Amino acid sequence: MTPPRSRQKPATIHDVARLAELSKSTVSNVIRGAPGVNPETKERVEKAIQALGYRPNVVARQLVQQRTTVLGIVIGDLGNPFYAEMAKLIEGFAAARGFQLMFCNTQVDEHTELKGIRSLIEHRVAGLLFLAYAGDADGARLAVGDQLPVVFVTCDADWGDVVAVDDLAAATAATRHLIELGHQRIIYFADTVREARAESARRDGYLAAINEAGLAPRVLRWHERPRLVRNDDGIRSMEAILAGPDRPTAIFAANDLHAMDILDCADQYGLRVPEDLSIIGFDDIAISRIARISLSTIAQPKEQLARIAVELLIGRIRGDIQGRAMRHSLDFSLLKRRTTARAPHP
Amino acid sequence: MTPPRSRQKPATIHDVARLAELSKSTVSNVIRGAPGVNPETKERVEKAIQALGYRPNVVARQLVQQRTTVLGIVIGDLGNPFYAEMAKLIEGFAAARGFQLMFCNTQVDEHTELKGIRSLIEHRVAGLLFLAYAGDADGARLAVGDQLPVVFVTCDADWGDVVAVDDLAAATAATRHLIELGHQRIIYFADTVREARAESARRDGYLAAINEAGLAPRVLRWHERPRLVRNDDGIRSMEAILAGPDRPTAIFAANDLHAMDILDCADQYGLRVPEDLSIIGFDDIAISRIARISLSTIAQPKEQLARIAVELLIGRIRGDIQGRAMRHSLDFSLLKRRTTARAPHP
DNA sequence: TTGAAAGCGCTAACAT
DNA sequence: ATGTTAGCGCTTTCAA
Repeated sequence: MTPPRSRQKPATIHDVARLAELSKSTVSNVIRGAPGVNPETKERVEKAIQALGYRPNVVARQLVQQRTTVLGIVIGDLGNPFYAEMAKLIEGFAAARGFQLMFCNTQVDEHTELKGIRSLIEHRVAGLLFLAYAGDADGARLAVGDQLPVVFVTCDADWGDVVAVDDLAAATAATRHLIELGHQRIIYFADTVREARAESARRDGYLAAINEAGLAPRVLRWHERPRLVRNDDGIRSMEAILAGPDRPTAIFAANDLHAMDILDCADQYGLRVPEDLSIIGFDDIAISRIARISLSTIAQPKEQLARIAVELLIGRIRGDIQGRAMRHSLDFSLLKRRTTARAPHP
Repeated sequence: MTPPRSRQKPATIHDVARLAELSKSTVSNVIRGAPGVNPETKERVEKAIQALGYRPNVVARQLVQQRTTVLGIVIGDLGNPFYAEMAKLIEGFAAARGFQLMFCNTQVDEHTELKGIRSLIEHRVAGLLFLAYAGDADGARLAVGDQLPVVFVTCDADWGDVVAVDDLAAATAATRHLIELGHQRIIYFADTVREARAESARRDGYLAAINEAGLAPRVLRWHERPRLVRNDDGIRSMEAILAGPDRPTAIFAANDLHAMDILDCADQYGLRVPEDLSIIGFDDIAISRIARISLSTIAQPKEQLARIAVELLIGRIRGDIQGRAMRHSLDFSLLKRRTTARAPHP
């Protein structure tokens, strides 16, 4: 336990220059690896840097260069492993290209989200990455204006590049999977009230498949965030649904976390999955694949999504990529695991 | 799909001043809410700000003020829900106090970690938060020097404030729980080779309880990251362990994610949990509590840990808290759920 | 109550 | 090959 010594002001380029008996510019040239510096001089500078423990001040550099190498990332909810995993991948790709990530988690409410975005902009992040975008009251768009490039990953909007799977098609595929298994009463379990575009696309995909099969659609949603995400006893309403006379034989959940909640309700209610109830999710979070869960779901190509999103954003920042907003639609895959099976015969 | 229009340089305080026909200083006074500004003047400034869509440049402010309101956070692995959850909580508390978070994920290797830390320092983050700290080759310490306050949350080191549970005591409690259930062959499953202090404290706690009971200790570790975290077929070695003649009847895993991996191996191998094998974890990640898993574990007070860590760090930054490094030891709790039971009678 | 001026640490054009 | 200089956008004395 050493006491934190009184902090001394970090050394500046000027200190280095003085110690090395050179000018600031020469030191700057060495730091930036500019060509045409005498090797001897270079060494003198490096020695001085070493001696002073000098670290360049990125803040000053950013100010003079009028640009930062910081990417802002707006995350819906880090408590959802899908987003956490995506954030991790994105950080990796960004770091490999010399970019830092500044983040704000925005699950709380729209007001906080807007504050976070504004703060990111004031920090002059070079670009913005949305990992989830509610997009209801378009405050975000106004705040961002057209000052910086924006990429929506895994979500959707019409004012920036989009990198995502075709949520509608994926949801249709998931629903068709249930239909092909002979299910007739299939519920779509939506996210909470604040539904984003990507989520409503999933709902639309569900509706499309249901209508196509001539079945009756039924969309439900949690009143509050489900149990896994927050403690909540709205679980009782779930029981009513699972128990009713026209109870569903299959449920398609807007994401894996919801699917787990439903699975847990079913378990606790004594309903067998998949014998009595089939469940399919969306996202393929890591835990979904353990034997005990083995959740059927739609897998998104996370790594690819992250890589393309970062490349796209950095391309826009550098100006390598220009022109109108693009939409990268990546392939999803339907994972038929052990929470979906043929509909029970009454 | 509106094309991203050519980006115009954001308005500066100077632009605002010119439009409002005032000096930069007056505009600055309004922005900062300095006292003694004529209400009329204030309104003129605000109108100009509105008209130009002016947003203060935090980079410039930070340079002149010689301080930032950015906290650096070093995360071991965002793919582990425990860290993701902690990061989310920390972000929340920091944001509430006007601080942004810049993060680097450092699972990859030590080199990357060091690069990340250096980058954070060069960005002049006001303080550093370690959510995991390997602390082997003390490169991090050297890089940080004593330039800025450092808080270790959920991990341990002797060169900064620590906010954590007593890992040793917690591990002892977990192991005792197994001993009390009559288990004799209890394995401790450690993290990968790069074990941090907090993890070795857990191992020590295990050893203490085992020795106290006069049992034989046995410590194993994954060769690579386990399955949930990465694809890996080192699973076979796990099977050998679970199958051997002196196979363990109980396993204490260094964290919940490992516990899930072990649980999954047991499931796939046909071993019943907890009848044939008891498993206890550490962290109490959200998923652990669903009925299908119901993992016995040590719960850490995540919210409290996050809150205290942020308060402590900001206190240090502001200078409100001074003096030698402190150690906040919070209470853990032992959750006896359904993966631990009495030892099987042979 | 407002304005003028200095300067935060750095880069980059230009001069030497 | 090295040095001089003019800012980047802002805050913050100090003067008017």
